[in-house]
Amino acid sequence: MSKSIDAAETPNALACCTPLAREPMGEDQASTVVPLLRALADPVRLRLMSIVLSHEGGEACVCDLLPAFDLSQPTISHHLKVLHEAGLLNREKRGVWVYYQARPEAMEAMLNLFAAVSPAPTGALA
Amino acid sequence: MSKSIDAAETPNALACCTPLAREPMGEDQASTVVPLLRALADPVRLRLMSIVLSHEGGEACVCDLLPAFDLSQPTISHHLKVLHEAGLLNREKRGVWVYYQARPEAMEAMLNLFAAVSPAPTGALA
DNA sequence: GTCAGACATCGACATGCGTCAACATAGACA
DNA sequence: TGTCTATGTTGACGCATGTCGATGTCTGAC
Repeated sequence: MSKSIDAAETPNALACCTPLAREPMGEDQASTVVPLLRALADPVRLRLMSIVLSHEGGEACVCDLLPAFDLSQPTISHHLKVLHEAGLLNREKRGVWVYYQARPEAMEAMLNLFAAVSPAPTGALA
Repeated sequence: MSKSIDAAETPNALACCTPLAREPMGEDQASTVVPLLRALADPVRLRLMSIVLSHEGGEACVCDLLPAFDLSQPTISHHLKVLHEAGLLNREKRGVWVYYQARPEAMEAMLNLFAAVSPAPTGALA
């Protein structure tokens, strides 16, 4: 079954992400990274990501997520859609339930973005 | 007098940031991290951060930043203010010029946020 | 004192975003 | 078939945000 509902249609958006400090970022790369940051720059969505990531098996269904918020189900569904379309969450339908899991590539992209270029920034070696 | 213009008034906002995947994030921590992400979730501001970080000496004055954008000076000034108030940039006035530099604590906080709980998955990219 | 340059602030406008109620869809089960 | 449950979609509302022109503030030079 498994509708597949593959990733999101943004596989390339994650193959990017050189560290911010390496060189001045161009408009093109900025416009590929910003959607990820925009999706995360909301308290509800950030907590959704955190719940999914720390949930048993690294995945959670909507029924697991709803109780954590004082928001309507359509609102949560909307936020999940935003995260999915940004490429941060995978979606898998099993029977009546829909399970979401974080995409490791996306987390890694974020990690790369904020990685320091030189291990010892104390430097001034410039 | 060196205006000092210390950091930003958000020192505590950076002492946070346990990894997303460690445990479900509460509203309180989300509301301290989200301002950082919101500030970065804009192509202009992300590029500003990148330019400052990769600039000689890790700092840049507004006159260095303006030419990189097709935007008015007040707009750039506005974005710099957002980054400064979020605690991502320090501001220092020297004579007529104002120099901005990234706050290492903020970058570290972001790095911590996306750090994996279990080490490893370097592979899997793409 | 006066002027010019660098940067910040203000006010206004257009657009985007979070939220909800209402409705739609899809599978499970009798 | 019909009904119930779980979830996604649509349309609308109000608020936040990015942008600009005009103006203000500070500093240094004449």
